[in-house]
Amino acid sequence: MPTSVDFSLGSVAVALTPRERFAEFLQARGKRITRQRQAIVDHVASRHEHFDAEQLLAELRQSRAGAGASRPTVYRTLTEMVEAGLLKKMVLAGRSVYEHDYGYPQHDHLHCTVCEKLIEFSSADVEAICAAVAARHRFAARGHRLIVSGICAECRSTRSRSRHQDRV
Amino acid sequence: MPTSVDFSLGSVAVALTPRERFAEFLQARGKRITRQRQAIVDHVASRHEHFDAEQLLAELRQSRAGAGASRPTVYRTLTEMVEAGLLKKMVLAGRSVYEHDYGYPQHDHLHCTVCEKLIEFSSADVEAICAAVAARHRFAARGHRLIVSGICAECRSTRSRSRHQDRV
DNA sequence: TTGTCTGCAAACACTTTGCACTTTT
DNA sequence: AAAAGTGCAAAGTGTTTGCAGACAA
Repeated sequence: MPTSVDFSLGSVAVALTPRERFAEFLQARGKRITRQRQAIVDHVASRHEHFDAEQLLAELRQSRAGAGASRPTVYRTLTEMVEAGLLKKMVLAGRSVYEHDYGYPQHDHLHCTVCEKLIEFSSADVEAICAAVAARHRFAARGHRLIVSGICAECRSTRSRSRHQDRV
Repeated sequence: MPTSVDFSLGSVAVALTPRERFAEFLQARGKRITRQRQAIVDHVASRHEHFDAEQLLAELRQSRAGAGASRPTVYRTLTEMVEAGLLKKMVLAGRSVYEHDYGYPQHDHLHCTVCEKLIEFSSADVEAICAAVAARHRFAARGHRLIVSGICAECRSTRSRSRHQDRV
């Protein structure tokens, strides 16, 4: 799992930090750059794992004062970040899970149904297949999601009982 | 989209009707074959499209008297049918969508985000990729789900407004 | 100032559960 | 008769919304 994306990597393309990109998005829509939205983008940008709304909410509350946001605001902002192309949303076992999508290579997941962990992988072949199938159906593909579910190596080696990995 | 699965196709393998298979499953678990469970399997077996719990509930209520079941029972029975291998469950935009899984070939979907329609397709390549990736991660794959989202041919040709296809 | 945003509480959609009564076995 | 199933109403989740006050621009 990539630990960080270098936004000042020399070239021009992805020169904006997530925070800047979000600000740009907001301005373009006449939306405002508030303390809460900043806190959320920054916090999300600082972590590179998958997370859900409640998790994020809790983390924001734990961090130093002033950096928090209410539940509705967290949900609203996550939606905006998806629209801004910063995050990607995925529905798993009832709840929505988010992951970085800005400056991140396309990838898919192995989903362990025991510990709920997500393992990333990428395959150019999957891309090709999707494109081919879409074309065949005159379908305008916007993206795809491939999730292989099963049991991860750790959970397999554990003699049942006890889900030893916190979720996501 | 297949319109029907022939359960008496000559060979031996898939010789049971969904109803029979479900009865077998229930008996094996010491569960009972009730009027409601029968009504539900039969109704589900008679349709071959994707559906969700509320839809099924409504349809059961419309059919001739006596064939209905309460909401909790519908939910409980759908869960059992998934366990029995008759149905496959998929979470889409908040609700759970079910599709046949018994005597049905493995397939994936194109999901139109405008009219919510699901178009089936199958690809042996996808299978192969999943198997390879799983092996590489020492992951015990139980199955996969590939959903290509985008806009279907009909919706593309319609000048925006009006989602002209009832969902699923 | 003006119009957007926030937070609260309430509303939501979907799904599950506790429990007394009904049914299958 | 015994055990499991059903339906009702109520409780849960996760997420969204109406609105008055707070706040960027």
